[in-house]
Amino acid sequence: MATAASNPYSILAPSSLVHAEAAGMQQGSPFRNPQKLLQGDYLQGVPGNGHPLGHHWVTSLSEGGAWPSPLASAPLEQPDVKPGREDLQLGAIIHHRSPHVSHHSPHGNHAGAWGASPAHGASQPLNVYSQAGFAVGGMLEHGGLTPPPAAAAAAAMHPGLRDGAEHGELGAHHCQDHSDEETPTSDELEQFAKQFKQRRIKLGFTQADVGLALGTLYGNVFSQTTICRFEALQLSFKNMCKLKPLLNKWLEEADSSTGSPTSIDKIAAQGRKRKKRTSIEVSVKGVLETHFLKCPKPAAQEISSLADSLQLEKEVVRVWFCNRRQKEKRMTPPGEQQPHDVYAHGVKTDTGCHDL
DNA sequence: ATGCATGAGCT
DNA sequence: GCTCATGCATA
Repeated sequence: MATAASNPYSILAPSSLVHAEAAGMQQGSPFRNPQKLLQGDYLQGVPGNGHPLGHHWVTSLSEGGAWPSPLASAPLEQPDVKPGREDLQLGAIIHHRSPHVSHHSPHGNHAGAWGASPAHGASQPLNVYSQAGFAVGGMLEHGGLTPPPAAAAAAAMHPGLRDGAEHGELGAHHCQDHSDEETPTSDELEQFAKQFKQRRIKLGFTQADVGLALGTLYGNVFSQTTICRFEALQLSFKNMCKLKPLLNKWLEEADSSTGSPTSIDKIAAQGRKRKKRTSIEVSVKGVLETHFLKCPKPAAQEISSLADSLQLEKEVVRVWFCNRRQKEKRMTPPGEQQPHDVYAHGVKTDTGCHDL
């Protein structure tokens, strides 16, 4: 029955070296730091780190939790300050304006849109998402590293098509610098994600290609998963904001160098001593779901007993809850993508859901 | 496209 | 132990 429970840590094929960390660390370490800056300590005081490639993406998003709940949509956010922005010296076609800092918050509450609390049903009907992404007609799908002739032609013919939708952020400067530097609104992100996907497909690149390219171009590798989630708006608002500039640059790169070797390299895959993915049965999932609705944050003891009754490892259950919570915080407003039942888990009963 | 998992950083 | 960003493995 318990698939993974039977084989706790089935070793994967040892044929490949287990130097998985190598690839992950080379880009993981230097880029792990900025994360904290985003979360708590903004480097507002930092004059400007002269790191070789240690560009900081200060997407100053200051939400207490994840979404600004209607209860506590605190306007306590810090001023959107971008010290030096992400001045990448990738010798690409970066056109940035004066990197001066401006203390002004354009939006009262940037992440407000995502604050669609399922409890209140205040989910503002955003646009439809990736489901319509294939409207462009996926004719070129060859996972190619080199742009196919068709794609190249298509790309070459629309040098100015990139403003097809509405992102006057590349060249427009109606305001001061109200563009990718500033915290985009949910709508902007939505727009961008959609546009990005379309262009990406037209250019004949797969999500994996993009992720790889980001690595070779900017030193930040991303997986297909992440690109996918970006396009589908399945990342947190903050995360979306962080990735947007990079993807935007990639778009420009791919756009300009249509036909030129986009310097895409293949980095060797790596073997990882990863625990085999536990496959939780649907029935068990149902139980977990039920518990989650009652108490999204069960105590350790609860997890233990739950795991015990479900014949699962405690860790598995714990992780399940973590992931479940994370899923709740995704950008995709509930009800838009998956018309599932409107389960109303009212306010965060984070401190009162124990019936043991 | 997603489910389960890892790991850094924070509390 | 949690959150959050991210990805391997898989449906």
